[in-house]
Amino acid sequence: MDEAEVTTPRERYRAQVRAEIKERAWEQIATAGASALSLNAIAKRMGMSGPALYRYFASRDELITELVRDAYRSLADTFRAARTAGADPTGLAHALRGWALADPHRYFLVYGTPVPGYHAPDDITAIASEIMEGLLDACAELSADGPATPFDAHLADHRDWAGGHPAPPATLHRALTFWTRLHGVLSLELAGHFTGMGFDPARFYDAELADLLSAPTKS
Amino acid sequence: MDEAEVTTPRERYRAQVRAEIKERAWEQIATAGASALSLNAIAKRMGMSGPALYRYFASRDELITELVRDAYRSLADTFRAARTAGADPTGLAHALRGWALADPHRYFLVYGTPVPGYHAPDDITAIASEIMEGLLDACAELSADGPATPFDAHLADHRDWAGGHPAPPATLHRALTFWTRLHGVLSLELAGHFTGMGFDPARFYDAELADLLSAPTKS
DNA sequence: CGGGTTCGTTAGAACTTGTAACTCTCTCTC
DNA sequence: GAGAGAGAGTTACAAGTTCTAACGAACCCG
Repeated sequence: MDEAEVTTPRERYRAQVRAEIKERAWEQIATAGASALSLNAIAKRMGMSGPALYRYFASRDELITELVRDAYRSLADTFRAARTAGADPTGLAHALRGWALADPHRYFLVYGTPVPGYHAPDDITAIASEIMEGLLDACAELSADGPATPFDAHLADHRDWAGGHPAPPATLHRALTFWTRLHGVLSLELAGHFTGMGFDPARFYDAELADLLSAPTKS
Repeated sequence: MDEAEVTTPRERYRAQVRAEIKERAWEQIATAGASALSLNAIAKRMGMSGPALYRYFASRDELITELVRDAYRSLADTFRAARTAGADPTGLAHALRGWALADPHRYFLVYGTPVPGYHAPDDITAIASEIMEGLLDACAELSADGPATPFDAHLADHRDWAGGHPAPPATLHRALTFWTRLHGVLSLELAGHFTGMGFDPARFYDAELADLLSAPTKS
């Protein structure tokens, strides 16, 4: 936030239009999902003709990539804010659930069915690492005693993804289970697989969370 | 399989064409995902013009619904076969993973990002119940001792989804965690979120499975 | 062997993404 | 300030998509 702030009026206008396009895109995604996102519909809603948008985004895919990036960024910021506010893993888990419920389509943009040929650009994977780092930090606050499992040993040999984080393998393991178990409950809930089953997904989520915290050791 | 078997040649032809359409559809899904499924492309590949397919499927959505139904059916059959062969929960888990890895897009058709306005027809939810029943049966073979958790108590009051299955709440709980935890690992693996992280997803899956089996009690 | 069902066709409407060419307007420089 | 040029928005169009409508031809059945 320094010298790069010098913006010409044109640049400011351009940034504003880009932002409005993304805003409309989010609206459309929220109601119809990412696959139904239509550049033409966005343009019409903004009072301009279709091809005009191509001045701002090279293609529909580029717009979606931008939205995916924003979604990752949003989750990373949510985690960072929670951590800054002193959140432990429980706080992080609730922050995650709140973030997911606030906009399910945004969650699926990050963790949903992948687009066939799509490969995330490097900066997005960097944000993903930032998210994982927050999770690792939170998990590192918990005790990591208990017997080492075979998978812990495996992780000790494959810990590059932790980006040099000094946590012991058991903590890496816990961070991974944190991720996958909460995602397991959350994604099925958001996809509607629990509707009609009667039980309260929030309680199930909390039960999984409690189990995650109470069992520092696994066989 | 009795009196309804009398089929005219026309009906047999029709069934065959329908089957071939679905076959091509699966090929296309396997390479480009469900969202990229194109009736026109299928028709051309079958040597006929686009609108001809509408004699066999009322719309693209109906074809996809049919594919979703087949996917559910396929998973239910896989479970049933495993159970018939005497599989315990571990066997079921491995059957699930094998089924998922055999065709990731099929897995996502069942458990992936939901289509916005889509609502599964009753017969599909019936197949889903059948799948859950197999899982419950398998879990019922395990001991269900250990202290009851608050969520167990909640489940005792909301067990309609188990379809009258006589399993105790702890078993219902275990079946649910079985589902969500394995799905959590599997879906992230299939979506490619583990690529580049270094560890072996299969070992992680087995570790989650082992934890699921070794901890009949949770806090 | 006629008659009706069913299949496949072409034509076309209403969409989509994306390119090309043109105009207008704003901005920047001289 | 005036001119030149960069950039925004326009229409026109190509090549797709799903899906409807109307027509011809093949087939099965009485």
